[in-house]
Amino acid sequence: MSPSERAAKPTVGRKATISQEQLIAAALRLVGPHRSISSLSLREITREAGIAPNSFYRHFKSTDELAICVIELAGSTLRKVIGQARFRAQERNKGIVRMSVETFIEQLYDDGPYLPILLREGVIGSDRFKHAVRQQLSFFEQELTEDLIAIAARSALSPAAPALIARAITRLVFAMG
Amino acid sequence: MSPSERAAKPTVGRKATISQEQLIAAALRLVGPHRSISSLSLREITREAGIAPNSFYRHFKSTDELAICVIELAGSTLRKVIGQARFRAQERNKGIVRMSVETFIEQLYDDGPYLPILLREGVIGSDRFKHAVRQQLSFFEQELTEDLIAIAARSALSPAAPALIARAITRLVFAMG
DNA sequence: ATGAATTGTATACACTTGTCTAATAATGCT
DNA sequence: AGCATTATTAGACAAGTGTATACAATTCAT
Repeated sequence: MSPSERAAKPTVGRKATISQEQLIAAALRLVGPHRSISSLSLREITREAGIAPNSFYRHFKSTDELAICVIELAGSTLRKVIGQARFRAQERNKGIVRMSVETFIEQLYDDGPYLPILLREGVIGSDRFKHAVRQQLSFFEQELTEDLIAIAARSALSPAAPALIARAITRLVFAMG
Repeated sequence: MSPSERAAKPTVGRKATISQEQLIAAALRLVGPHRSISSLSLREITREAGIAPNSFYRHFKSTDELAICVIELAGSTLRKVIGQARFRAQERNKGIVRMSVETFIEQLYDDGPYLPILLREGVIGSDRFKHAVRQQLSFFEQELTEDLIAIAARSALSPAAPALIARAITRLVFAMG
């Protein structure tokens, strides 16, 4: 579950002085360009966020849950970025697939922390992490499938199985990283 | 430096009750199929090997040095395996490159711990680890180059730059994993 | 105002980690 | 035998970890 789509906050009680987003931001700051999420300690994160170690539990059950939230956040924001790229592709009549791959590579060489995280945790990381990454991958796949279907309907030229094509493309591109 | 090619042991003093090879074996046992070398702690390794924590320093300066020895061991044994494969290739008149790639994939799906280690530490792992892996890669490259040169001389058919071909092949094949 | 609910903190415990020091054990040389 | 040399160990230390318990602070509903 992404932090933004959690249960609604109750109406009574003390206001939270720190948010899950801020904790995630602290974690990302610590991860930097090279470290892996699983190497972060609870105390390290809370230190960076400026709260007491125990306060962490008010927001996440464990550091693993925080990590999975990070993975899901990475996936969703990347999907947003690529979605915008697709929009631009439609404007300029460039191929949708080509545009997606281009922005992917752009992100790869940019400093965006999200793609490296997805790639890293997909390879190393516990089984839970890998599973989370694969889920994000399937989301990419699904969105690409929908677009391919739209293309097929419009131009009546695409072959019979856009789903297969989408799967092949996402797997291949992510294997590149 | 591989453990087998270290300085000769002095002639006086107490006999070592444990060898570097045994320590490496313990580390490999702990790493198993999924863990990364850098996640091993000194005490964990010595516990598994059945010695006191401090004894570790008599054999390696740090766990990082142990890890690099493991990487080099993995590289050399894999080169041995592929060397035998090349020998068999010559016997059966199968292409040398094809045979190498086949045994590579064989190792990939077998339970041999060495290839996963090389692949993992080449991606994650500190800069030292990555450098060590790249060195092993260049060794592969070199051996393949020599074989390609031999082929070129014998059949007078290969193009001008076997070194380039060898580099391309090893990079590509390792990127597959 | 009173009490319930929620968030944050302080303190403490048991554990693991790397490494230092000093002591013990075993071997070869003289 | 004695001595030098090396390997190994035991014990301790400071630092780090996750987390349990108890308490203070803040907010809302009654």
